[in-house]
Amino acid sequence: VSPTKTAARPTLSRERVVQRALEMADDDGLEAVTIRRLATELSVTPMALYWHFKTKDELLAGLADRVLEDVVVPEPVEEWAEDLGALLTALITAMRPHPQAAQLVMPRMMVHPTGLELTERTLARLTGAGFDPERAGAIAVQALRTVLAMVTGDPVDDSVMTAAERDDHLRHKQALISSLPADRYPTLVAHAVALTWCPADTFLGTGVDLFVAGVRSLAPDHR
Amino acid sequence: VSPTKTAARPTLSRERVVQRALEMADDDGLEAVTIRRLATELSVTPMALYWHFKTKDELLAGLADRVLEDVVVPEPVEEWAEDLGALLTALITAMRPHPQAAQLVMPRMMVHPTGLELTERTLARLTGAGFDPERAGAIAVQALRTVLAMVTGDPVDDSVMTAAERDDHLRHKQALISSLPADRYPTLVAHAVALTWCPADTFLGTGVDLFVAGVRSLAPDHR
DNA sequence: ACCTGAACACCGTTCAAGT
DNA sequence: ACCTGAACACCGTTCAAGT
Repeated sequence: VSPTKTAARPTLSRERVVQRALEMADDDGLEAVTIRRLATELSVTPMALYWHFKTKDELLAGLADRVLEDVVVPEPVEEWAEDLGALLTALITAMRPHPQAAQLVMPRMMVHPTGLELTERTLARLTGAGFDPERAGAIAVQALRTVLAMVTGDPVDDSVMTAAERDDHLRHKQALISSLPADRYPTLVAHAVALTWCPADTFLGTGVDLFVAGVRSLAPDHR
Repeated sequence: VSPTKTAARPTLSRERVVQRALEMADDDGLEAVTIRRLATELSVTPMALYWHFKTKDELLAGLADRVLEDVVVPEPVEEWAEDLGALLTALITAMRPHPQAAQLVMPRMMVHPTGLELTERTLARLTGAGFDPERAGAIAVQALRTVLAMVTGDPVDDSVMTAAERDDHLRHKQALISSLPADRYPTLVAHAVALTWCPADTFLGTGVDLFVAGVRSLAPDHR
């Protein structure tokens, strides 16, 4: 008899586990992703997961790959710096819904095909703009870090929190900054709101703009 | 009788604990910093630490503050963008010996006096250059993230390792990249060495240059 | 092939107690 | 004030066993 008809097919799969883990990371932070919690939520023994993943790190790598799979590699643009911006934005777009899992992407960039493709094109455009290999490499690495830095967590505090706590938290922060001695930190106090509540789109845009502008003005072929 | 003469003075102190924890973080990574390990290395019960720190997070905050205390705030430079570069470099210099602990600095920037001073000056110079408060805030946050990104860990892999393992690891990575299909990733394969072994000074310099150049060219007063 | 069960060596933290 | 001791509710992982 075919196993698909009679026997219960395996309830678990790498995909199902990774999916659930990603949701947990999004909701409760990366440190809430636990083999044991994951197991009970999937109605299974902790050890069941070890059939599908050799270790917890492998599972986390699965999360990173899952994020990279969501990347839509953009059509090439003629102007090289603009193209760089598009590549960064593509990565940001995929990572943004999963800021927690995004932290895991770095070590997977040189393993996952999408990561490789993005890196390849970044390097190609940088060398095309006249950067020597060493400098191009350094800038490419910096680009990745910049993206991660932009996507990862809250600007002022990294502690994980539910959306519910968030407002209170921000207000608390603003109050804290506002209560600083204004004679010592005049600009800081005046900018309290801008520093804590900073609209995500403005923020992300600034990061990309900054990077692209910087690269452009450092380019050897820059007239 | 005075306690300083007869009785054994407390063997522990916040400073001693933080110092040992920092060494542990530098040597074996942040996740090796454990209340229990720390306790045994200090020849004391785990609970002894809870007299000096309310929780482990407070201890980790202590690590971050310890790093910020090493910052030498630079003398102001006339040209604003140059001054920004000096501020970034000062922070990088203090963080560089402790890449693991550096990750903890972000949430302490708006608490520790040195963090506040650096932020204040950054904002002041940005607004002085014509950026409006919102944009200045976004750039200041991005500056901090950039510094952290540059200082934190290995460019290609985040896994913690001893200096001994490091060389093998790099060679392995280069081999891995070199073995990729050269028709699909031509630039990548050609840059294998530059991407993995990238001299730290070049790398850090590139990051700062990039940021400063970007900010400068985005400045409203930019002629 | 896919999962369970029991066990091991770890965690952070609370609570009561010692000096 | 400063530290110990025992206990609790967690971890990741190994190893042997079930179906």
